[in-house]
Amino acid sequence: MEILRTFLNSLEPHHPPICQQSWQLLQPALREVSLKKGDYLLKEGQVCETLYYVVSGWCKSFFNHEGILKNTGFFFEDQIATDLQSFSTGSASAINMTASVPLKLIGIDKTKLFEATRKAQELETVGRACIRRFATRQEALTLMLQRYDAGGRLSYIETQFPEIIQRVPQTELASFLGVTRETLSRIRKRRTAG
Amino acid sequence: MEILRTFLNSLEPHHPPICQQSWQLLQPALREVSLKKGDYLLKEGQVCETLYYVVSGWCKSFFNHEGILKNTGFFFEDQIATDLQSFSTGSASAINMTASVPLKLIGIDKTKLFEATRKAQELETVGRACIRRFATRQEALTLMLQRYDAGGRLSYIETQFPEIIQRVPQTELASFLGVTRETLSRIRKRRTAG
DNA sequence: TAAATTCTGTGACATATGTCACAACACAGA
DNA sequence: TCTGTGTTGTGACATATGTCACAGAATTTA
Repeated sequence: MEILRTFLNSLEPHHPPICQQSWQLLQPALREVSLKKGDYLLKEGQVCETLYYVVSGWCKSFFNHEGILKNTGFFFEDQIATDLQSFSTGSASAINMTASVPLKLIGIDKTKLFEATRKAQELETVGRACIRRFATRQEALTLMLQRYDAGGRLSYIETQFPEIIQRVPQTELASFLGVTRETLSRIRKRRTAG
Repeated sequence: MEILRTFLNSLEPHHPPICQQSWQLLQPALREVSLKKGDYLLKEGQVCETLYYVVSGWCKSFFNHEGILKNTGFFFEDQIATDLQSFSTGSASAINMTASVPLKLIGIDKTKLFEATRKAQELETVGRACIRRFATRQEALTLMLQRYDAGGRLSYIETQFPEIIQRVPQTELASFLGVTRETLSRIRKRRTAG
């Protein structure tokens, strides 16, 4: 749990850390979760009611379109994993999230988080910062999808999100980049050649 | 101006309309703008400080990547046009916006809007609803980009955003869908044949 | 350890798309 | 009207990608 506190304090480095009282108020919203590979954090159609902080391992988000699975994101240690669209509007989620390896999380319950923020103003600041951190990352990835072709996307990921390259299998990465694994393999080959 | 008031009242149909006092407070934030074809509402690198309400005509957003222009959105009458990422975070905008035809807008200045919302709570509700309306539309389009290929995108636009089909030239639409105009032409041809 | 599964690279081939060129058409301005 | 500009459709060709098949490497499981 202490690792989450460190993370939350790091979100707004120029603000004083969360006081003991606020931290106590937050406790009811927190829940430790352990999942094994393949387990679901969130299923398409459900409403996302939780922010997940990744303690160890990693997970992915994806949707199922006519039987074809397409990855939309990867989430590693010290990151927030959620479906922000569903979480913030209460709409049905368009994506699934599953553990790609054995996964430890701290779940932050939406309703209980809001109860806590009503009693402690600083938690609202932290909560917003948390969501902003997540949204900024996602928006960068969305912009990447619009701006680059598969090769450009790979270069971008390599420089901006090297952890994805290091930890995600080629097959999964290819799905994320929007090409088949064979094409990703050819792109790599082409680059080392030219 | 009255058309903007009607629009704002329509955002939350179950809430009472904006009272005369709030409306008066909002006035300093509003500015009528007339642009001719090709004029810029926003340039890449600038910070977006304005929400634009489209009164008549339409405009597009696009970015310039290595000389190639790529459309990212179209905005018609009774819609909000802005770069929400830049507007809400104060970061440099990644996109441009230009008038595609002679264009009449009502600009809503960010700073003055926030001044007004501090004095009138109901304006904050309306402001948020305004931004939510915009964000929902944009997210639907982003999801479409991830989910469908060019043909699927065209079908989606035809059913969900028919106004784009009716008013946007093929060349501009192709750029938005992420293909060349020739490919878009072939997709159409293929469909009528098969 | 051995077997099974998954991941990765590769080749062959069909399809899809981009690029280039040209022509018909619509439209606005002189 | 005439001209210039921009839009759209189309064909030819090169390139890129998807699909299918196979094989070796790496990993997992019994």
